[in-house]
Amino acid sequence: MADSRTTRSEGLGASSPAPAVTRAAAVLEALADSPSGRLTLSDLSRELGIPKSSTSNLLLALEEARLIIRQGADFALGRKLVELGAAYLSRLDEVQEFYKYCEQAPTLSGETVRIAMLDGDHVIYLARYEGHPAVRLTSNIGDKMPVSLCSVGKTLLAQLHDHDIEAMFPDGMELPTMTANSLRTAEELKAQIATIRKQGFAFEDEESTVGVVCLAVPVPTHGAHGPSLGLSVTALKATYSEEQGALMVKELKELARSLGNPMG
Amino acid sequence: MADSRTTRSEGLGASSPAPAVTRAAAVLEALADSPSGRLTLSDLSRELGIPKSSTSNLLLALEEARLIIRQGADFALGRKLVELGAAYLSRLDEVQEFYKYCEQAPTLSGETVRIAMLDGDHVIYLARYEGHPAVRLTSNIGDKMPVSLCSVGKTLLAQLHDHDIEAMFPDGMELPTMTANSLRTAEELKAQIATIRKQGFAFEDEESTVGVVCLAVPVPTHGAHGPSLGLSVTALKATYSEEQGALMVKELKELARSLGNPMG
DNA sequence: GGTTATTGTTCAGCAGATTGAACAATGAAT
DNA sequence: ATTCATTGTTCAATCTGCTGAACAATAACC
Repeated sequence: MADSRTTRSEGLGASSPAPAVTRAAAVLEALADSPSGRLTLSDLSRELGIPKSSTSNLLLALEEARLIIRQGADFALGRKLVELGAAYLSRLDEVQEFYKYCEQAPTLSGETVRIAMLDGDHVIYLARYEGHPAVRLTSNIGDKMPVSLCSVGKTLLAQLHDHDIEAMFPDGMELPTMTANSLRTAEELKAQIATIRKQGFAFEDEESTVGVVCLAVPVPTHGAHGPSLGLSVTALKATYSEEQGALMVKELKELARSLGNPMG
Repeated sequence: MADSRTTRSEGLGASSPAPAVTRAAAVLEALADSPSGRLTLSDLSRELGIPKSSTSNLLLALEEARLIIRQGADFALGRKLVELGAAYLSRLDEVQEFYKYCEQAPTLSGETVRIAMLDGDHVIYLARYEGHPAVRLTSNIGDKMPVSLCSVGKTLLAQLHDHDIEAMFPDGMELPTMTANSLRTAEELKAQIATIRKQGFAFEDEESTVGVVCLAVPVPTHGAHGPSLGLSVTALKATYSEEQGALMVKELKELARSLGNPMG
């Protein structure tokens, strides 16, 4: 939780074409990363290394834009961010298609399916289809998850070049863990990636949550740009069978293929 | 669609404590409002009245912060906004409680329930519980809706002071419509608000979608600040009955009360 | 209550971001 | 091909937003 602090620490040193904007973005990020989600002017000034008077100006401007709000003495993220985030998602054609496909897929339509996107060494969940009301995930849209801890993360990693993976996970690096089954070292992760590349899909066996298994496939990126997306199904280990898994992978792959092709 | 143009038009004239930030926010908003979600540097420069060279600087800084991304020639909202929006929602304790309550409520647990927030003359949907997989709303989290067109919007309006309502909807004002049942004038809206205040809940009869009815209640705002929230249930008119409606209103009110009390 | 350590605000001077005109690079039209 | 229109980039001069020290206003402490 507190380890990603160094990432932001300075970084503002490098001159920006519009420093005020870069700093404002840092403010938003600091608020998002803060455990309580609320920071005072002084907190922000101290943490980001920005003079108080400047911080005050930034906060005033951000507040006027409703990107943040005052709550008594301290500041928190504003509701406009929900709007902007939603605007982003609504433009992502893949999300619309994702819902439609899930609803009419023979096996998937009864499961919990998610579409996620790579964001550095984390994965962000963009949308969730729930075909099985009994099993409900605690995770929400927009949540972040370390790549090494979920099957989607690993499929997305598997699509990167080896030197990128090496840069993110140098040998000997310890990984964050959540259960006894979680991968522990960079070496284990790379071994799994090799398997995923061979199989074309990832399987996760109680690595993030006890009692839960996961299957995931990558969405082939059409063209150069565009985010790398992945699909996953989550199922209870108790009711999971290999045959069912094979069916789900087949449907996931079909959906992934259709998402990859610009024209459905 | 194109009528809200004037709102943003200048507005930047008023001096800001950090103009670059205010302009950057305007850029994000312009991208969110744009039908295609993609605008070029020149588009933005023209629309916002910012010199091209300055716009270029803003875009570079925003891109570096990953609040926007380049897509060939033009720019679009970035995925970081999803993250920030999610961070906002995750701090909203009400959303967590909302899910929990819906799951174990006798009647609501089988329906589609949503929690929404007032944002000017629109309503933003923050979370959606779906107990009935057969009926799936096309609306997504973060979507916006004119207040006058949905029951949640009207309950939230009903909580405002009369002079605020008068300012937003002066007599004679025409309202946006979506079906034959949609309210058409400010007078009709105010009459409904009076009814809602008496009843304590709002009923919507195919005013936004044919074949769909809605019930909504406001969440009492505890203390001075904090957003005004509302809850709604959506049901098919075909299967809707008054008795069922009464049950749902009862449960909605209970949930609203518990959300209103800081300590559950 | 008096002291100390905070907090957020104010303001004048300087560092520096902003600007517009001129530039090159692309694409549309003749 | 040649022109025309438009795009995004470059750069030096200027205007202005940023800064830090001093301020007032709380809050925490003994």
